[in-house]
Amino acid sequence: MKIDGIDKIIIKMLVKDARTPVLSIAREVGISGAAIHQRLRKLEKSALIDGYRMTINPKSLGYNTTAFVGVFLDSSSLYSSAIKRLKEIPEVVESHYTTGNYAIFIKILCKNNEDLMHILNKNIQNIKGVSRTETFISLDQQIDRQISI
Amino acid sequence: MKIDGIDKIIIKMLVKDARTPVLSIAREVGISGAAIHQRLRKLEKSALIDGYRMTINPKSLGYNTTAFVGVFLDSSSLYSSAIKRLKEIPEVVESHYTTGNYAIFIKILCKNNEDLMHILNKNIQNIKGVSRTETFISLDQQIDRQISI
DNA sequence: ATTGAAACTCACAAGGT
DNA sequence: ACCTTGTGAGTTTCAAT
Repeated sequence: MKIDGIDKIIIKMLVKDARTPVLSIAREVGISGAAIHQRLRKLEKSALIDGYRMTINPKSLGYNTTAFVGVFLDSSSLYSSAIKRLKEIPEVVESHYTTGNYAIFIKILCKNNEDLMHILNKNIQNIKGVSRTETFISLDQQIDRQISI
Repeated sequence: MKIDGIDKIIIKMLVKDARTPVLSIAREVGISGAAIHQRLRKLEKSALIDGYRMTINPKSLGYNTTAFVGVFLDSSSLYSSAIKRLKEIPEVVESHYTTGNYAIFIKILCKNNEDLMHILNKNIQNIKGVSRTETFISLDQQIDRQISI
């Protein structure tokens, strides 16, 4: 899969705004909309494009607290059952099986510290095999981006 | 800002595919395209919708390794200069100022372990004020989603 | 808040180089 | 393999309800 300058413009414009019309891109590049359309189909088939998503602003829903939680498991054999339970907690937006001290490392979005405490104590600590957790609260996020092309 | 069932369908369809035509949504809910269009404009103005983004598949570019790195800073006064340097490293896709042991907590996407080592040793450890780092490599990601509406 | 119609813009299949 | 044309489909505005 080789990507030329035109493809890069297509990708750059759609990463910024996924609803940009193909013809706007066409005008920018200087070729027809159909040509852009064809290139886009090829990029989509090539698996380079994962999809187009609307992103919701969590703050507008009152979700003002981001936290990372390292989860200790009694036994790694409990991993898949723990994941199943974590999927049922909507505030858990990412989960990773990581090297290092923790068995599972998760990212949580919640409304405030009280809400976070509730999720930790009632939802996560109750999961079978979870012995202990360590929490890092994000006070400020300065970088949030995709890998560059 | 109040959100009814129709808004939820609009949001749900666009979260899944941001390029879904307004008329497809209109057919799904059974009202006119103009009505959907008007609701969408209102949702966009309300800040609930953050934007529409194309997502790139990092694996298709050879980025197969995700890691979290806790960064220790000599002094918290070096925070903003360190962030400035971190922004120059394209592999750093997230940065947080966190409570707990670390001053800065970052997420890195890189091609392989050798690449990761290079970024840690040459790029991050070289930043003024960075004394030490702790790295967690993600071996498996099971959850990756947005906050639900 | 929703509609239908008008004017405009776009997407995509078919065909040309 | 890459491009343009043509046309059916989609978007957007607006007066009316």
